[in-house]
Amino acid sequence: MTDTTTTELPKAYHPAEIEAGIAERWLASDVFAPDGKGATAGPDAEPFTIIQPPPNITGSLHLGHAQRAAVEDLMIRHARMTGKAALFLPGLDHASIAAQFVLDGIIAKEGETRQSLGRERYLERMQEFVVATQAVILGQERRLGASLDWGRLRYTMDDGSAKAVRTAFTMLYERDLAYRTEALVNWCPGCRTSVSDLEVISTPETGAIWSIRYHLVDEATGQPTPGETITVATTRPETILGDTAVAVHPDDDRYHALVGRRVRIPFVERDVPIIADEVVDPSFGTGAVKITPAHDRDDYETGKRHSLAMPSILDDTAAVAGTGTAYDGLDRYDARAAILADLHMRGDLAREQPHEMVLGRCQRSDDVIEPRLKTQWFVRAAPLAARALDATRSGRIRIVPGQFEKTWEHWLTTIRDWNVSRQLWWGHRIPAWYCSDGHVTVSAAPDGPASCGTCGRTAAELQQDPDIFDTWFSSGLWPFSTLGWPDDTPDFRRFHPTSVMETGYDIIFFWVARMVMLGIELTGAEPFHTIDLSGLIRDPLGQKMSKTKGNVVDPLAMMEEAGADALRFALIHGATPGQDQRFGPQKLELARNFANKLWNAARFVLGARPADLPADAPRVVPDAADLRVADLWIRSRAAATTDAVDRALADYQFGEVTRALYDGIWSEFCDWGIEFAKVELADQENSPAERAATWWNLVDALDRYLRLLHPVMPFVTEAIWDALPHRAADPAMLIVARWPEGGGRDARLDGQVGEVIETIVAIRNARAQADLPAAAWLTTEIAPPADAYVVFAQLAPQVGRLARARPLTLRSRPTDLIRPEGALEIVLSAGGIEAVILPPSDAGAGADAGIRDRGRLEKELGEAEGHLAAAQTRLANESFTAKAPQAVVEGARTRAAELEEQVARLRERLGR
RNA sequence: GGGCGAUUGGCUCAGUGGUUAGAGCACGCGGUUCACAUCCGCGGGGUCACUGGUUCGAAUCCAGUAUCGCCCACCA
Repeated sequence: MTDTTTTELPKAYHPAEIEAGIAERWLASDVFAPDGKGATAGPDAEPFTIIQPPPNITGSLHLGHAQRAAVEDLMIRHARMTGKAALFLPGLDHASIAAQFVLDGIIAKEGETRQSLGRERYLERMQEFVVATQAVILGQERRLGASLDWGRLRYTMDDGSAKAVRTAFTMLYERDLAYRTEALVNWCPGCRTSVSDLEVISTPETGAIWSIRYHLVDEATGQPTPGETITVATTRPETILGDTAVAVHPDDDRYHALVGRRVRIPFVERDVPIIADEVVDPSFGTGAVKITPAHDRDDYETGKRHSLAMPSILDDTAAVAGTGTAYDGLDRYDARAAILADLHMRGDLAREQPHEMVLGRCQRSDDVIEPRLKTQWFVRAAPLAARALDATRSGRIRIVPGQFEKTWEHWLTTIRDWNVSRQLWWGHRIPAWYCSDGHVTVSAAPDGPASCGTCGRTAAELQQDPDIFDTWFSSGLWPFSTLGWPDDTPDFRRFHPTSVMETGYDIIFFWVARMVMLGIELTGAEPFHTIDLSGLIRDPLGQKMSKTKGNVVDPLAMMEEAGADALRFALIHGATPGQDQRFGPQKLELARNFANKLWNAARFVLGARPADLPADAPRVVPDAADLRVADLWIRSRAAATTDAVDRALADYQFGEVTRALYDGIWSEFCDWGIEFAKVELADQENSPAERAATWWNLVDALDRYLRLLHPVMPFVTEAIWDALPHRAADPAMLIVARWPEGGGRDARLDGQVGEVIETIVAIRNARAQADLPAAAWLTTEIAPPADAYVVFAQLAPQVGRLARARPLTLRSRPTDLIRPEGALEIVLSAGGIEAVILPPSDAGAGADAGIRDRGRLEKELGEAEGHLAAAQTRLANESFTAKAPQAVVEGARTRAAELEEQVARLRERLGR
């Protein structure tokens, strides 16, 4: 398998083509599965599992999904390369209510509705719809290079999930953590279902508040008294029809005498009591509140406290119903208008004022949510939340970044019971059956219970609950249902609890908290040890991307244009944990350019193979004795990048990973490493063995960078790596190659070569400032620092070429430099380096150059003096020298001494 | 009403106590050197939102203010 030869790369970098070819190779070799035929991790390898949010099956992926996949795939590829049994399980979510909302829209165009099709045909349509969309989604994930184990593809509506849902619910029911009761729920009249508290979006709106006079009842006659009224304030006059009391505050003197009296509710002509309750704020409105227990959360509580009747006055479509008034059948808003008009006619509408308020709207349909009394299934939240909180407080689950722990705490400590039943069709049926006596039988059996658990009536006499589960109930089981739970499968045993759950912070409550709560309760273990929360992708203006705004960009188009690698890099590069990022074409361009740069660097390395190196020469570790100082520096910097990448990965700082790689590969390896190596490879004074060593060293460095970059840009790195000569122990593909070892950096050498680089930059700078011809070779003398003289001497050919400084002479001391009239002077603070550059005599620029050079030196002197003054002030401060760490003080002293030296020399040069 | 986050060069963003605050883009100047013009070289550009505090030392920690954004929230 091992291929020691070098292959040529095509001159131009065409990402789309390269990526298609590589994807094919990966899929064919089955390397994505931790136990596939191409996997390198043995059966005893440490398992590592990433939990990704299964995308909704309703549509195609957007940039947010692409970012999820990029980050998750980065982690999983890294884990795979470190020898772990890395499982990245693909999946899809049936997205119950979201899917129905989409499908309802589609069939509406055909003139159909849910009701007109009927449950059976509607579900058939849904099935057709999701089959089509799932192909699109999975194709997009593949295109992105997500190394998902396709053989384990799961779906929240598959048989395994169905079994998990039934079992989970049965367990909760048996533990009294799921119960059925009549309670006030959030009703969406558009979706015709209840929704959870999370699906109600608080929306500030300007509405109106009306003051309405209710007439007190004369207890003697039993008739309302025309002159005696109490005025209540309401924003929803239509709910008058459901009023069963008027409440005032017990300490409110204005109404004290009225408590216990009765008022007549108009239209329904019902007499209801005036009650005293602490819930009333005497300073708001009139201080008297109408109580509608069946259609308001506060009133419901008040109603329970006072044992009030709770008549419902709205039907499933939020039309008035069952009041026995003329308003029955009217939509709630039409009824409101009619009632207001009628109240006005009766003279009982006291006033109307604009009013700022917060309305609950349906997350899906935007309809105003109506609180209604319904018999529903609930999951008891408090005990589950307590265990979830314990998991994070004890550190068994870590939330990254930590700032989200507060959010987590707050939500879980104020959580209310979760309404899990939905009056929808697309989803898992609630496994509860009722007999004619109303006994409830909950069963996890695929075909339901054999008989009523209470009275023994046969299955045929039982009726299954028509409702389905909230879609998040099945997603909440995802980490373990996908591994085989409730069965004790090999996957479940091996991969659960999983490792890292990664998602956007927007579904921390919907999904993450539910997984933790249900996971701990049902499996006895936290479903993952780390919650990694990413920020959201926004458009270049900082707006959320949405179809209605029309600012959604198709990831596929971006990948076609710039490559999946570029898209991945761009998405990861801009990511700071938990922070949103604006995403625009510039970021993609940066990433595409980087891929192109790497491609060309690789082309250079491959093409630079010494001609006298036999084509079949095995890849060797270059003999240290044959390595030049430039080679050692390249090696040291690659090691430094490795350490930086490792640190960033350990901290989930993925943006840092790409920054370290971008700088390491571009600014160090390409800008200096390759340029240095070119000189060594061309130097005929180097022996063939030395030139070979330099080349093998370049290959080593490139190989290392490719490994480090592979999790971010898998395709281009795989393609280049394939063209490199491999080591004997290497596998056939980079995706399963070993992650580089850390360590090996030579800080002293880095410092000295750093001074060489500074000198080259300074010479280029002086040349440019003096407006000397870019192509001219300049006679130059350098006086390097004494301790770096050897390194300067070894890199002198590089300095000569990169600074176009030839002939180049090194002097031991600055005083040894020969300074002809009109020469450019360089005085660096670092290491006391000085250099003298002789402008070309034929350029005729000598005099001019000297003047410009003087300007540059003046400016440098000014800067140096400023820094020196600051350094001296710091050192003159006794508490600084006494209290600051010794190393810091030493550093400041050295710095001051260097600056002092530089200032003195600059002054001398300038004749001051 | 509560909570969280942001505020750093023209733009987009890094940088969680220590020399001279960085990057990409944009901008100016110069480049047909055999990896790359999707490139190379050089440069200009920032009182790190404001005020106060802690500290020998603050973009960084604390308090407050302002602006923007997000999340949570049953005052009719």
